[in-house]
Amino acid sequence: MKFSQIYAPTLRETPAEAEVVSHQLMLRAGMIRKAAGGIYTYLPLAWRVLKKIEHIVREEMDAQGGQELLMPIVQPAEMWQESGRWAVYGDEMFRLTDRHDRNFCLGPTHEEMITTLVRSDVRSYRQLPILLYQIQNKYRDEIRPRFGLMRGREFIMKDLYSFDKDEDGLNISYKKMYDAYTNVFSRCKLKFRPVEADSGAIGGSGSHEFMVLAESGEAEIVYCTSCDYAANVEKAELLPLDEISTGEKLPLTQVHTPNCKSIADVAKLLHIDKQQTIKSIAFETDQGPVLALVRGDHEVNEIKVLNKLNLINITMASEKSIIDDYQSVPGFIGPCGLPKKIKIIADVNVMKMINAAAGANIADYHLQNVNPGRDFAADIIADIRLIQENDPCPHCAMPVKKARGIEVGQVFKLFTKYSSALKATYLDENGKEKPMVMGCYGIGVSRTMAAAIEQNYDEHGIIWPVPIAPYQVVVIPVNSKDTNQVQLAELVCRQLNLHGIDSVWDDRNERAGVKFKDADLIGYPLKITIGPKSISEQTVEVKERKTGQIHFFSTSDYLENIIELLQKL
RNA sequence: CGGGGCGUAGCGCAGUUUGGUAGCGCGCUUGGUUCGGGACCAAGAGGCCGUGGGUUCAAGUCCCGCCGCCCCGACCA
Repeated sequence: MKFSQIYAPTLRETPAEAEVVSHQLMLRAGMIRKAAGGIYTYLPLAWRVLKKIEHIVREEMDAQGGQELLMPIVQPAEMWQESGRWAVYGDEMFRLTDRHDRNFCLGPTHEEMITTLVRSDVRSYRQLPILLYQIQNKYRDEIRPRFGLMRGREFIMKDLYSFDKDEDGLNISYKKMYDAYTNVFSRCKLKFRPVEADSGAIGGSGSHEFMVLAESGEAEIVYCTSCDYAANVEKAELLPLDEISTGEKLPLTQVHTPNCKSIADVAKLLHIDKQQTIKSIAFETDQGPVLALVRGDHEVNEIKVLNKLNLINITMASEKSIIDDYQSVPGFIGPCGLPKKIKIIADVNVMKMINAAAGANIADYHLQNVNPGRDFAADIIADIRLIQENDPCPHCAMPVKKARGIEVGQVFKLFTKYSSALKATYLDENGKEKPMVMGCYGIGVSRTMAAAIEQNYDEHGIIWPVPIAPYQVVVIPVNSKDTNQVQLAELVCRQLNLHGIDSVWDDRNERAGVKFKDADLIGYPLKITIGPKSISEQTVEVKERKTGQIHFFSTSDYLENIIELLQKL
């Protein structure tokens, strides 16, 4: 392939709209162009990468017994109304009406579509399990699309849905997908980590997210340095800590603490450690006001509070709510003497504190010698704190570390949430009707492409991992006026392609520097330079994009050497 | 939706304070010289200054409305 024939308009300067590296580099490398906010055209180079990722995904899905199908993007409202999600999904769903005023949406996901399909055709346990998947555009009208392909409104997704007769079957399907995902991201040569994830309102035991490790990742994860535990911080459970305070419970006293609105201020003024204070965070929820208590040196994990209380919505309480509902004062909230309607959820470690300091619910006052149980009662005592670096691993108690990641996949046990709602049932061995037990497993394909760049780039451009590079090799004749060089470059390129190595040669009448810069920007794993020496000494110069390492191979045996190099990379 | 910023040539930007003939760099076209890390010289093409209204002799610039984009937050693959 001649580079001049590829529609890859590279840019010397970074368009102002791009913030994150993957977005900047894909625009500059002529891979994507924006059509609207969060909606992009994939130009040929990007499309080649996407097809390679999809190919790996397909092979791994098929290897686990998955069958590919294609479902509509435009979905009728009825099935969403039946599952109850037409109302729940809210503004994030792209909705449209046809000429007869019938309601449709652009599919954000396909549980409804696949479940109504399977329910109409599957009757018997003998037909299960079934693993069906699709790769296609999905749509979410994100409040704020950003980061280029990382959070678009239209994106390419692989979703596989499993249907089993019971939970044992689901566990097997789940394991298959977990393994398949591990294979997919390994084959893409990405540094990633499967982490335990929150399974949200659906509950149940199982969900893992697959995180591509990158500084720019939106998700925070913790992992153990001595065992293989890893989790999203939202999910990470915590062992109760040792008691830190001992001694006799002293009488409750009120202290003047003007302008001390933070834990740090209070601790400083009272000459105590942050560990001896109680942090009170006020929330508004669909079940009314909830006060969450953690030790002063800890943070509240909102997701845990949400799950422990079976809530749907939780937000920080407004100042108005703190005054009206809590009858308190922002900055001076505490658990003592609140109105009865305030539900108190306390972290396990708070209940072990003795003679702590907490807000007095009066402006510029705190309470000292607060003793949980004596001075306030918690409605719920649970693990609600956010894990911190060096907290003990919940599996082996060794200190955990933190990292950032980009969520590129999630495996999820749905159980019978959708099969019950949509009546996808089968007859078991005893002729009894039961709902199918489902799982869903997604991979953000277009996001994976972006994540690969976030993890592999330098100041010159992209550094593609070999398996997903748009082309593995670029061949550059240094002097485009030198017919010998040009002819050799074309020959080398043809040879490589004949041996299954995706290659281009840069036939443009440009100075060498321009061609080198574009090659680095686009990020071919290998660059072959054809210069004067290639002609006089019959050698080619091969440079590894990632390391900059240079090899010289003879024109007689470069093929074997390049094949070997590509396998090593 | 709340907070902040921006819409001027394909891209990056200046010009707006103080209204008076629309500019710079890169890219693009043509010719010449160059040719191993984004060359040089010369000559060109290219803009309803996001959009609608208003003020004015005169609006890129002042006023009002609308649209779009980017960043921070709630949401998420």
